[in-house]
Amino acid sequence: MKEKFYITTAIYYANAKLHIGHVYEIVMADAIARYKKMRGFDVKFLTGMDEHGQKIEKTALSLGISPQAHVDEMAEHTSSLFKNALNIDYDIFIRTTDEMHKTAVQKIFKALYDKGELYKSSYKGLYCMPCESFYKEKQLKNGNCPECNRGVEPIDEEAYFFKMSAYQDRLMKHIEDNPEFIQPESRKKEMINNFLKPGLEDVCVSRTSFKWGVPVEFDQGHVVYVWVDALSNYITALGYTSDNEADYKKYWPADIQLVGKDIVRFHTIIWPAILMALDEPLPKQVYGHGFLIIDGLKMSKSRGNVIDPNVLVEKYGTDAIRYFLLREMPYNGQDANFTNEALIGRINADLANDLGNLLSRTVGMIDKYFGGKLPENQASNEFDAQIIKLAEEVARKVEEKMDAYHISDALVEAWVLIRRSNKYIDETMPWVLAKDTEKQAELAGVMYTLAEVLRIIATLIAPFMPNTKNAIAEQLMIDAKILEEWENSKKFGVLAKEIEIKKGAIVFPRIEIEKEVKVDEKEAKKDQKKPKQEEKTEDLITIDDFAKVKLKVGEVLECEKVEGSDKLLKSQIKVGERVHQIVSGIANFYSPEEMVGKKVVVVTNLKPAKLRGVISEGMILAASDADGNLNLVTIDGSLENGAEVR
RNA sequence: CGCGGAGUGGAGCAGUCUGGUAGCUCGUCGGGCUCAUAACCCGAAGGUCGUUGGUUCAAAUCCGGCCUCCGCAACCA
Repeated sequence: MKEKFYITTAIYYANAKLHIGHVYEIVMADAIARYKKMRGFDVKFLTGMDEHGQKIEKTALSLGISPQAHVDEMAEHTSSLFKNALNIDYDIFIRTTDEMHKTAVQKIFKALYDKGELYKSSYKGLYCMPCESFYKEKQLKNGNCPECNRGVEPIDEEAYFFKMSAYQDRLMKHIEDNPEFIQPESRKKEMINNFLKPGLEDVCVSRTSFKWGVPVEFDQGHVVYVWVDALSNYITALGYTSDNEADYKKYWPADIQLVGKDIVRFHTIIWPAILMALDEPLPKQVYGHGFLIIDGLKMSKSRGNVIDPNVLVEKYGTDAIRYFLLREMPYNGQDANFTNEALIGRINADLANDLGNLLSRTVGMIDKYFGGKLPENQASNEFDAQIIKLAEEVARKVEEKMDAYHISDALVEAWVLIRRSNKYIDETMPWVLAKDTEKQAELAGVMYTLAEVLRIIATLIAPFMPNTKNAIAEQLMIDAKILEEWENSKKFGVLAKEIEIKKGAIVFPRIEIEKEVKVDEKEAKKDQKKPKQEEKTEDLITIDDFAKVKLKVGEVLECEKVEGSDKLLKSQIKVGERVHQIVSGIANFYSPEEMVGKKVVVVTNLKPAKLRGVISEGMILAASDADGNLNLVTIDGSLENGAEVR
């Protein structure tokens, strides 16, 4: 019987569309899944979407549609991106709004409750409305809020808690006994030092403040919170607690669960604790990968530096993008950089010059010298032994790296063979042999070796670039199935001697970097024009809307850094008769000293909020650009503080 | 002193666990070749491995101090 292999990605939050940084994980999972399938494993590959929560409820509301309609749209967009643009061959696409999942989550919640793992409690605390914060009795100052010194009111919000603290020792032991459980190493250290050692706290697993989620069956008004809802997708997708648990019994525990480094904690502490509570086995490994960053900055909507994977795929092709992501991201969990230059560099150097050109020149020569078909009469040459030996070594190394999930290293190994093959052509000089009628057998032998090596290469890169594997199969007129047998990559001489070829299109055309940059600039200009038009038509507000925001001139009396924060400054700003305390994230641009005496524009009727435990009663206006530079808005004249800005 | 990571030729990285002549890709320069996508192949220049002290016959590698950068946490009103 085939050995099973279960791999999962984190499920994607259905709040916004995915950017290129998000898709690394699914591409990596796909490469591993395809590799394991080629190795003969019975593979199950799960991905999907997390569709519950307050944020989604809110977003849908602001779009004027139902939460279900919103998540339906996102699920459609995401699954299409995976299937069409990225060629992801997943087995299951779970959605947390699936009936099967919801039913299972209710059963899991109930089971935890029946086992005594949950208890109903409350945020017993004293709540300060303006600060939106809970405090304990002893934190209060003179019976008032320690931050703003205003009155607090007792709050008793009901919620279920999971006794995670009880699993501290078992978790620690499991992590120590299973060094592979958390990977890479640095993440493991982080978890132990930051969370396990200081001690685990019980986590809240139900909410009453929003409705968009799985209802708790036995307690009206409660909705299952993300920990139990989202995390359990990995087992509900296999039918856990359903009428048919065959897949669950077969595939669980997962062999590897891929997650972003930001959610390693949930997957290596909360999730295992829940599984322990359910008496179910733990996943064999959780791997936390790094992010794709742009010019050293994390990709985010607010920075406006997100890149749509659809656009890249349209421009450069699926396999080029897959290759870039897999090649650039290191195993040790560090971030990788995305720049257009790096992407084009990879495409030109590795894909066009090395791989594409190798195929093109080989096929070209078979066509030119033999009319597209090699004769059976072939002779070997002195260089054959070397390259055949190397091919065997490379296949073994790629396998070794893939078994350890070192994807980028596996690609590096494969390219050793590709480069060596180009050198082989220079060594054997087929164009010289072609001129000598006596050397036709030797020439045919060189061509056969090249075709065979290309066949091996196609197999080695098949998990990463399935389309390219097919393109090679087509041009060398090989049954693609032969290229899907991993074992064939370790053999030389699989193809029959009389190889016939069919010249095809160039697989990876070179990209002229200067032209490309010009095109990008043109598009950037177009993009600049567009938003302005949109502002005129769509984003108009009435004068009444504007009047709601009270803007006034304020003078900075005092200013100091907020303790323990890098970016925050706390300013006392005189606006007319009142002094507002305002916290702003401008410490990287202004020193407290230079702030004092500045006249700034302040939003005075903003709801107070607490930043880093410090109350902020308003907002200082500032302008910032895409590079992260920031300038305060000041007054061009001598108006007194308190003057209204209109 | 919250936790973690990084600092290696112009750029991006490997090597550090298991000390022993510093390696890869891109770029630059020179040469070769012409089957090929101005691609391919060969060669060269370029690094006192952040800094400082220690251990050692020997340190990029082990140990201590310091500096810089990044991420997490917190937070960006």
